[in-house]
Amino acid sequence: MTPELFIQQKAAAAIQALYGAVVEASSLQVAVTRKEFEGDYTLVTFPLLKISHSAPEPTGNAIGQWLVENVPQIAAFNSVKGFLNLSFSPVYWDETLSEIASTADFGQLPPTGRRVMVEFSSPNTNKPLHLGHIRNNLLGDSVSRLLKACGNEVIKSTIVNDRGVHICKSMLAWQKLFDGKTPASTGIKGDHLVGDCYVAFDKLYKAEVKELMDKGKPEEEAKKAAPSLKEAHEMLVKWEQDDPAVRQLWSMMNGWVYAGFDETYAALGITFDQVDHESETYLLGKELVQKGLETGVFDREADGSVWCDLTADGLDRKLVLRGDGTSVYITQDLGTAERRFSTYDLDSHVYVVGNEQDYHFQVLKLILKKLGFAWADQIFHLSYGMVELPNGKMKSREGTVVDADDLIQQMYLEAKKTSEESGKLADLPDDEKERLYHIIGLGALKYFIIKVDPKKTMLFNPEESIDFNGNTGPFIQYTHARICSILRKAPLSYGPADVTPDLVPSAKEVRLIKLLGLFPAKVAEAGNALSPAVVANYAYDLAKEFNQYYHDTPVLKEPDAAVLKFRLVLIDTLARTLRTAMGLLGIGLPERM
RNA sequence: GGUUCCGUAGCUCAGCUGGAUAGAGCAACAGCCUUCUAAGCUGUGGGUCUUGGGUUCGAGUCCCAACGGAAUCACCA
Repeated sequence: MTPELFIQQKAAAAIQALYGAVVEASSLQVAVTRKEFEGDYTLVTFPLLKISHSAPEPTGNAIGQWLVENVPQIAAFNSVKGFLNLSFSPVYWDETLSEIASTADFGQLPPTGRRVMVEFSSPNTNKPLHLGHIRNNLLGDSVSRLLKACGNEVIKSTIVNDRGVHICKSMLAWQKLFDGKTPASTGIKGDHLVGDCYVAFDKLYKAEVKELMDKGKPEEEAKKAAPSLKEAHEMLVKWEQDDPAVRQLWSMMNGWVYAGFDETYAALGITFDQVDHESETYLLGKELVQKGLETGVFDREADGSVWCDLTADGLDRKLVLRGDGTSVYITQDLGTAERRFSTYDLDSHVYVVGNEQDYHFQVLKLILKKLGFAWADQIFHLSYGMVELPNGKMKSREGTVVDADDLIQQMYLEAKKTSEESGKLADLPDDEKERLYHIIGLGALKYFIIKVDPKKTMLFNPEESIDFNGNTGPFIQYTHARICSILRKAPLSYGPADVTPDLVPSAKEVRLIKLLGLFPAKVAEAGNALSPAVVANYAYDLAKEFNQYYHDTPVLKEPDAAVLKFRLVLIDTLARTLRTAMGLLGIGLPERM
């Protein structure tokens, strides 16, 4: 039981005993006592004045008095204005630490019996991944871990956008301009080579548009009439007709991209349970359109196009099927959602997609609801903000993107440099050093992105490398390494049973135990809010608090064996909780650095 | 124009369902390594929480409006 809950229940009992009033325990407000005041937790008594018919301080005094007399775990109180500050007895903290230390999966919440799918990443196959994708991947990955920690069964899925005119553009440029070059022949990573093709196409296309405009065509017309664009569209038609040559080229180039993506995913430590390809799902949803027509949810226009009228819901009319009978983006999303819920028997589905698609998901949910699917309410769009550069948004075509592979490499080099300067890893074998550089570099990158509330747009300045000091991943990793270093030197063995109720923890130790106890609630909060940032900030608080403790408490210098064991159990539990918390973010904690 | 999101220190960000004197980091300055890892710790300076109303014992937090910024409203995905 959390201390907040404990106080709520005891205070409710006090109020009943003192005033004869029955209050809902959960309605009582309990918070951690502010540093400036004496006490551990604070009961807010303002709302109780109507019951006590008394001023704030006497009310607090009466309840405090009752609690101290009737609850052995509560040792003292003081009442300041409408705040009743309560101090726990040392026994309480010893019991709490002992309980946490002996809970092997501390932070894992009880099973909910719910099955949740998390879709994230969902890349296009015409260009390499960039910083925006990294945010998506890290959020999706850590939210999956979080939901699992919250007791759900989680299926991680992604849908690869492997077809469409954008890929045809890369294919066309490769045919025309790349002279049979392959990743093998050039040594260029597959996704980057295909991305180069895409850029080359755009260059060619722009030149054609300019030429047409120079010949007097208006811009709008020129953009449509450019021969390379027409060719790309023709190629898409051939693709849909299963033209063997086009299909073969398509398979080959997608293969290059997948090989490249696999490397990037591996570097980031990201995996999926279910991978869909749009080339296999893009026809889904047409039956739903038929169903919607029959039930009157959709209507067909004279040209054959099918629409859903959402004006009554404050939105616009939405096209769900083109006049020529082909599907649009949302058609396939309707279909895949339906297929996933029925084949996996999902209880809910989280989509990790940028906030530029807020409207799309609003419409998607609404249409599914109108089609009569009860699970439409169990669709959640984790809408995250864009990553911006100091001069604005990243633009692939303008070359202002921060490439994922480059960034990962840069972070690795930074970690290597810092480690070598410190010299602390000098005695380790090279492969172990390399492993640590990767963990640290990636830790810095991941933490930098994940500590920010997902829904906020965040800023990345490529001029300043990501910090390794302060509120950063390496700070937390370093704290962990410090604890491990102490534990390695522990002169005696220890375990949860060594925390006996007669020990009196110091104020700093109480603060640490208090923070530790917060972890499960933080996991729940982060899971509910789909915000790994909550866990990131918690881990930072924990690490910061430990470093202060470390500074003025030489753990190993303690002569009393019982106290020493207590401290070892405490910091061991701390290290373990840091590992679990950072593990939820996909960040590893090294034992040395 | 409609809808949605955002606005907290010079910069990057916290601030849980409303609670006491709004917190960290970076940057600046001043200290601390014969003592468990200085990627650390301590201190100083830095704020009209965009603005104006409202709700109440109490508002950075909730409601309304204004201002500023972003996204979106395609027979693209």
